[in-house]
Amino acid sequence: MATTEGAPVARKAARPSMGDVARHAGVSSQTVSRVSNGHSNVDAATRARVIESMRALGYRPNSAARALRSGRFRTIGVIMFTLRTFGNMRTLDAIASEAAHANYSVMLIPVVDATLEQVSGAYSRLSEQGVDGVIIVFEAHLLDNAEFTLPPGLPVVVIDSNAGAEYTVVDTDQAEGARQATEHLLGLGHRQVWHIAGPETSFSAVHRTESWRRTLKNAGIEPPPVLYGDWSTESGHRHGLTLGRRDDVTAIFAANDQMALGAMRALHELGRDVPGDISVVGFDDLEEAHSFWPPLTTIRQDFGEVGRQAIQQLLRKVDDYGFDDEDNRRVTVHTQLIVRESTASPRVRA
Amino acid sequence: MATTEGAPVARKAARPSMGDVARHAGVSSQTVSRVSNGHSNVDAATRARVIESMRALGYRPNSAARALRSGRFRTIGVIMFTLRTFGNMRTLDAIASEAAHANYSVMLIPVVDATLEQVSGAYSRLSEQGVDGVIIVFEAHLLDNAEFTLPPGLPVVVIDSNAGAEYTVVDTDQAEGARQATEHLLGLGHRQVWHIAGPETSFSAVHRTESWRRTLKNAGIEPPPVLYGDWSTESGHRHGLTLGRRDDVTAIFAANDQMALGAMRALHELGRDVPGDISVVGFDDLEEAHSFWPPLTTIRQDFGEVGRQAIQQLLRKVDDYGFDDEDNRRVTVHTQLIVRESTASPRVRA
DNA sequence: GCGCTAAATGTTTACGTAAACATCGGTGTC
DNA sequence: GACACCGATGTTTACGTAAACATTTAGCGC
Repeated sequence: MATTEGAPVARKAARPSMGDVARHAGVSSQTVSRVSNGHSNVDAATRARVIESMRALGYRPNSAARALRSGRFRTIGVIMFTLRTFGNMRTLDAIASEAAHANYSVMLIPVVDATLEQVSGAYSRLSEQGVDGVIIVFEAHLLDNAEFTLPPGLPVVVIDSNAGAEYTVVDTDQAEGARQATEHLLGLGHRQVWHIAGPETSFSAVHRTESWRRTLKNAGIEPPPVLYGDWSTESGHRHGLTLGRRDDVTAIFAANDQMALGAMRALHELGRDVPGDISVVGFDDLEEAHSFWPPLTTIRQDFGEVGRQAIQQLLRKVDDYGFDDEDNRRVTVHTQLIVRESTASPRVRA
Repeated sequence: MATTEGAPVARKAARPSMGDVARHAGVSSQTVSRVSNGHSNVDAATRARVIESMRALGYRPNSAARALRSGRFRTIGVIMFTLRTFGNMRTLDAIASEAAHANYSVMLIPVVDATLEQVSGAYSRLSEQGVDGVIIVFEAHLLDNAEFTLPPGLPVVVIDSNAGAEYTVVDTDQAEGARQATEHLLGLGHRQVWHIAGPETSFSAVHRTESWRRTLKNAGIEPPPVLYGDWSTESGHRHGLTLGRRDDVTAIFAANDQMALGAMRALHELGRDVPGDISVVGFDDLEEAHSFWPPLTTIRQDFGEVGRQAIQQLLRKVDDYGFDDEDNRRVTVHTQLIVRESTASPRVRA
């Protein structure tokens, strides 16, 4: 007898709509809409009654209908190349928190390669899914910059790149950080600073390397050859072995903390003392950096501020959309030297 | 002359709709809809013509309208307590990749405290914003479990918790990992294994501690007092100092890699050799763990698999919604012992 | 060639909301 | 006291899509 009743019935308890609330409160649905959107021209008593009805029925606005009608999604898209780095993680955290604060949601699209094709795919996907703006986190990988142009239609903010005048860019002041690191070592009395660099395909790595070179030259020192790594501890370890075997090396600036960690491990293996024989400076200030052995002197990046600035710039664009399309800015976030125990003055040559 | 034209005109280049495509291709908009959704009953020639028109006009489906009409958003929400841990980041990465693979987007909501209030807020926010299902990543913090019930309406999958029969739960096999770590040390000949635990408010920490205790008891060993940390390197360092000063301690199992790192730093400071004097095992297998000094023996968690399973379980529920509401499962993901150089057999007492 | 079937396509409608416009009292001004 | 005006509320409409239903066309057996 119950054969039919056993079949799928009332699968999704239909959520109440404005019309239901309106009926319950004895007003028109437009009035419900006004209450829902906080418009001012509603009588206090009416508003209270509507709110009570909303509560009673468990009303929740339907974002799809709202977006369809208003053209706004209150969502921003984030395109990221990898979630595996400390910096991206922090940046994403800040973006999401800041967005929530402004009552926006964050839609995340990870992308495997930093190719124009993949970014475009993610971008058009976002524009289909419905976002009001896009933040692209280049992290450190190089796109074919010359061709980097997205179809128009959405406000875009780029983090960590030199995408130039096309888009608003938020970036850490890489040059400042590398200068701080190098000057710190020179200030301790080192006559030369060796550099374990990030890959040449990375904007930030290139900027750090250039700034290191410039700082040395400004101090009248001819920069030694650069040792290129790939951000990994292994590459730091490899170059650490090379440098640790030379007794004219007293100071190393690694382009990130992980390579610094690898280098220190190599120095330990060679029996060289850090900082007694060789000083090491990193870049990033990882959570664990102060627990490395020895605790690492490094350059702290303010990823939180990068995220906040990105959201702020993006929402400005979203609100202005159509007016100031060409108002692109470059926002720079400062770095900070964190001195710990991996650096010291060089030993006087015996 | 251009005064009026300078005013905001045509702010957003109106995106073409199905109707526009239909007109361009000389068909009805319903046919365009059918092509857009890949329905089979469209003539090949017509389909080609429609696709060509889509391309010509740059047509993109409007997700808001689609969601309004179909009730599906093709988006899943992720509630996370913090993006600052390695595990969460990895899990999120896997979730996002796996979701993209199934053509779903991910909407991310970070939550500051693990309170029911905050989770409910995030949950209702997601249900307003329009998602088809929710993944909640408890990470390691304890909710008031007794009261943890969300309003119905959305399929939910919980990661890393003992939320029990209410929801489908995906979890790493904490007990297995702790057992592997403890047995590894016992297998090397250690007579006792000390434990630096995570906070008692954490499910995973508690499970690891219990399993460590059970493993010792099964080996006929009376477990020593537990040293509770808070996952941080500092807490590991503090307990490391305590343990390193006792000469009856030969083996330490830390509940995560960061506490293991802190402990090893403390042992270095005390002049104790790792693993010569004391062996250390961690838990997580951080990216850098193999570059610690010495490279850390640890338990690898397969966060990628956790993310994949979560999406898989959730989409199963989304598709079945209304049928199997009560079909909640518990999915367990295996751990793996990674042996490096921080563990060795104990020195024979002199 | 007739009627039948099925495939291809068109037409109508509803999803929930919010803008635009319409209505209806009451209030202040002269 | 007539008029303009304003605030509160109701009515109509359109947003872009896709389900449901309707229509047309081609193919096929007899």
